[in-house]
Amino acid sequence: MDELDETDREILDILLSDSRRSYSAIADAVGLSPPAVSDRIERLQEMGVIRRFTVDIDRSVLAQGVPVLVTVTGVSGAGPDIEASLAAAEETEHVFRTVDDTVVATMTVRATSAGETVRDRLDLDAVREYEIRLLDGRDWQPQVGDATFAPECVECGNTVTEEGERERIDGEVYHFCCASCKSAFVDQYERLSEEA
Amino acid sequence: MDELDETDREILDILLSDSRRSYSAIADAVGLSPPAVSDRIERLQEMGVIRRFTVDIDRSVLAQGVPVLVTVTGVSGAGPDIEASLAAAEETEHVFRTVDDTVVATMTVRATSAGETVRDRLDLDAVREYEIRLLDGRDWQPQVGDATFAPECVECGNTVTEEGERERIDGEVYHFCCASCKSAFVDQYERLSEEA
DNA sequence: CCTGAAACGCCTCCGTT
DNA sequence: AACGGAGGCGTTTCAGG
Repeated sequence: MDELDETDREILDILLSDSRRSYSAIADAVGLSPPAVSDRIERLQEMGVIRRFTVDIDRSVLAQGVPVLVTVTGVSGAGPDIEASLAAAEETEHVFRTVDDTVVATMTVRATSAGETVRDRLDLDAVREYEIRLLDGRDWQPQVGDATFAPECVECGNTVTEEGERERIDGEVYHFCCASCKSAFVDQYERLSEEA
Repeated sequence: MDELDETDREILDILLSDSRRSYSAIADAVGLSPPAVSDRIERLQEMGVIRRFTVDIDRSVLAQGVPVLVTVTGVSGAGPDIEASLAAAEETEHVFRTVDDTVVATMTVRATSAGETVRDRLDLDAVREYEIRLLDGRDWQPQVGDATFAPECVECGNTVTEEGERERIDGEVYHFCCASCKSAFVDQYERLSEEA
């Protein structure tokens, strides 16, 4: 099992503030050679820590429909399904799900049809209540801090140890505690993909 | 006043999915030369559309305290202050504020002291109620769609027109509808900076 | 606002420690 | 794991349309 050391965290902090910084500039900052930085960044991607290099867009200067904050309180156990259906909507940008089946999402909807759009995306039998509010401000300050690498098995939920395995499926890295959890997950995933 | 054309949106979409893509690769994709792409990206940064190049980190594979979703309902008009104080906390990653003075934030707090940490950051006189819930899932799918460039004056709230001005302060781009709004805002900003 | 060519810098591969 | 060098690609600058 890999670990995150202090140098990895420094590299992540630099990439968070400027992901286009050259490897040689990063290398100078952390005291390594450019190939070493390249290797580490590649490893961080393989580990699934870095999901992708992207860009922080200021949506407050863009006009594109109405930005809303949607809060959905699901019936017990319905959280993951609600999260999945909101995440699948093209109007959605962020989705957060809590352990008590509350899901908060930000969406950009056509001006007059906010409620309709949200209802269309949800299975209302699983929803206790929902609220839609106009969004008026947002901030984002990503940071790594002193985080350590500690993935959970997506099949059984256990923390992944030295013997763990991982697999990249459709561009996402999934972690497993053992080979049987991995094959169970992959089989299930393939079955669901074929149905769709 | 600048505008966003279809090519700008294509470039933004490419950068959202991979901000390390080379200018020449982007140039091939959108049918321009590398210098033209470089110029456009520089312009998007000056316009404040691109805030920074960053990296999408999968926090679910990192262990770093407890991730929580904090929902604060403020008294009338207190939303912006609550937003600012939560955004200033180092534990905070995302903050969303609605027009009716509700603020939702995601934070990573030390295990035992979630409530304490949040209370320390807030002016409780301005808070009607707040809730702290354990975060268990998140998604992010940034996209540009058909957005147009339409900044609002940070001083008076009007939409900025051809005659608008902009200024970069502390790395952030601010838009103004006219020179007097700009100088009013800059004066106010400098006064507040000196006090702190 | 864009293109094209040229100089420069950076990235990657690979052999080595 | 990381370094160092060589080859090749990417970026930037500048003149020109």
